[in-house]
Amino acid sequence: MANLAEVSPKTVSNVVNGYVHVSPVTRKRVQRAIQELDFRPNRSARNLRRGSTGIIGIIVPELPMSYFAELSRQLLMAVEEHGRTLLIEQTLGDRRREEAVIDHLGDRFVDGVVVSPLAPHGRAFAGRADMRFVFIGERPSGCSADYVGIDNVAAAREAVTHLVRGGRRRIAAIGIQPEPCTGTPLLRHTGYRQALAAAGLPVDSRLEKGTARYHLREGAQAMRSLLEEPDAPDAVFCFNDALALGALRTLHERGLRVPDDVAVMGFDDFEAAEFSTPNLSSVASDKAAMARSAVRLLLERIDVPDRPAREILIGHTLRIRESTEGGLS
Amino acid sequence: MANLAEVSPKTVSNVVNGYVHVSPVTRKRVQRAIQELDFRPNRSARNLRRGSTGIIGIIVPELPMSYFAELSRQLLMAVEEHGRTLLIEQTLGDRRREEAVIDHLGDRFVDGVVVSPLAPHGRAFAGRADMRFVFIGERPSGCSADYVGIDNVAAAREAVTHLVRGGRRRIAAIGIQPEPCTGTPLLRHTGYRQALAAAGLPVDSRLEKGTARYHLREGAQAMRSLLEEPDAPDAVFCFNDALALGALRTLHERGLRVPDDVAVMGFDDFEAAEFSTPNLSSVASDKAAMARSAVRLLLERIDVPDRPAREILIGHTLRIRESTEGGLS
DNA sequence: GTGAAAGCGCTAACAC
DNA sequence: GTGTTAGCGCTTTCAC
Repeated sequence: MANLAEVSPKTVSNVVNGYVHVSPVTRKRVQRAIQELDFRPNRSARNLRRGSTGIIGIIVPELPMSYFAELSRQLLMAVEEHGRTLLIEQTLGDRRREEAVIDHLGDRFVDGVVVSPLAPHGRAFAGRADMRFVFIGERPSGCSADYVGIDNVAAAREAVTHLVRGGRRRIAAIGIQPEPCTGTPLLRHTGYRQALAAAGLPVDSRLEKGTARYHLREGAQAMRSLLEEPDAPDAVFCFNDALALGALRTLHERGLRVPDDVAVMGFDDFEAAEFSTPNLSSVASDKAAMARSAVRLLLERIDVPDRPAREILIGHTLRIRESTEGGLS
Repeated sequence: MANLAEVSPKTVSNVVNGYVHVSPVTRKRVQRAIQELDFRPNRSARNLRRGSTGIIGIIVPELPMSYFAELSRQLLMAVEEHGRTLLIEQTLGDRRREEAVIDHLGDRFVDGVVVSPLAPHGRAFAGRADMRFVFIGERPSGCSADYVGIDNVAAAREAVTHLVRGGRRRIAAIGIQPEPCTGTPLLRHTGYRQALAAAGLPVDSRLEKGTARYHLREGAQAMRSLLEEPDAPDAVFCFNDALALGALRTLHERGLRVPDDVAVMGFDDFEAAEFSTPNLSSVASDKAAMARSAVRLLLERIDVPDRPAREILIGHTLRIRESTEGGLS
């Protein structure tokens, strides 16, 4: 005990935790002792006693995907505003790892968790009534937990409508997920089809490309596959920016001009969208607002565990850049 | 206690921790009880008792910089191999936040920390004899802690030599840091100058551009500033890939061809380098190996706190792509 | 305003 | 092979 050095057993605690009723003299004395012994309260002990850790977790698929990295930074700042620490975990899109992570975090190790799952995942949370969590951006199907996100259907519809207005008629989509999926990819797919329908354009399943992941490589590959079809598209709507940049690369390799021959639209508006050649039109969402809302929701739930689930929708904006600029000649 | 349900007080502990000397019958009984009560050992209590948390921290400037995101993923996997958890913290390049993070992690909250500081920072570790840490990629000047990195001088020299071999004569550098800096930027600057010297090329300080950060925006800006000089460069060596992609963008805007008019070389070889237009030559390092080495070093240090500091250098490779392909005509 | 003592939930020595 | 017990370092009633 640090008090051996000077005075008392719990007056130390009072000082450390900034209690009011400590005489200035005693406080000074204790502070000097703390300095001298370079005393640091043991976090594990404090956590045990307090029954909470002050840590908010975030679970993302993988940080090297810009969207999740950006989300993590915004969340760090949001969590910091409330004096909490952020613990970042990655599932690497792996179901086994996802379960391990949840299990890990579940052991009263974090006060709550913000989860940004991949669409086909996230089901592992169902059984965890003991955990406080809120989903951000994406949520597992049929899950009635707190949620913060954007209106994906509307956003996708607006993006594709923008392509239609530019005179595009054969508009492809990259990033479709196979049937059982009901998350964001399905919503964006739905918005895409709504926009086509509104424009009186037919659905052509050869223009709808699925991808295993949402990385650059898969975008490039999907674009190659689109160009092998007899009737090439004159526009591509990609479900995220990485896919779009990959598509851009393929178009460049094939000698097609963007946007003259093919327009390309992304989603998420990451930093690199502004600097690619040509730079990329995309759907921007206010990630700082999403992060703040998610943290607020989570803290409320920690406070009142049985509060009914809520859902917050954040606005989005179309950012038009060179990759879709100007209509078809 | 879960044993109320069935049997014993610490036999539970034995079962949970996979001890050997437990009769199969008892084990079954306990496991059933655990199932039934959905029992989860309290991590804080375990940590307190054990005196360690099994958590390895990593401190990076910010995750949205691809290099650090990739490092975090590699570190996650390396740490996982040893049954540890990774806790990621971001300083956002802010000195105040850096100190807060260190203080936070210091309270016996992590068993050790891998630190990837920005060059001008990282000094806050000096006074923390109580913490176990290893530096990765970068280290504060005059610090004799464990370190894993690459030979930055040699890597930069090779990169610039490659430009020289392509017939480039006015080779600029982007990413220089102001004088007091002694870290990676200085090493790359040194390698750059060595290559120039070896080729008999003069140093031209107007070709050496500093940047406040290492983001796309700063790269674009530095390139603009280079093009305002009377004698434009015929090649640019950027201290990371984001700067290089930013430079690429500016060159495109000014109607200059890459690599015909100007060759561009990056550093770090992030995923996007392969997919830009034109795609980007860069210096690749084995980040998985760096992460593994860092974790090994750290675990050793946790084990033997007063072991002399060690230094591990990881190999690097030049990845030549379109942005520097072919010599000057 | 300050000290004494109990206990958070777990683990490891030790006895049986 | 299993039960008993003490104690990790802190916080917090409760007396004084």
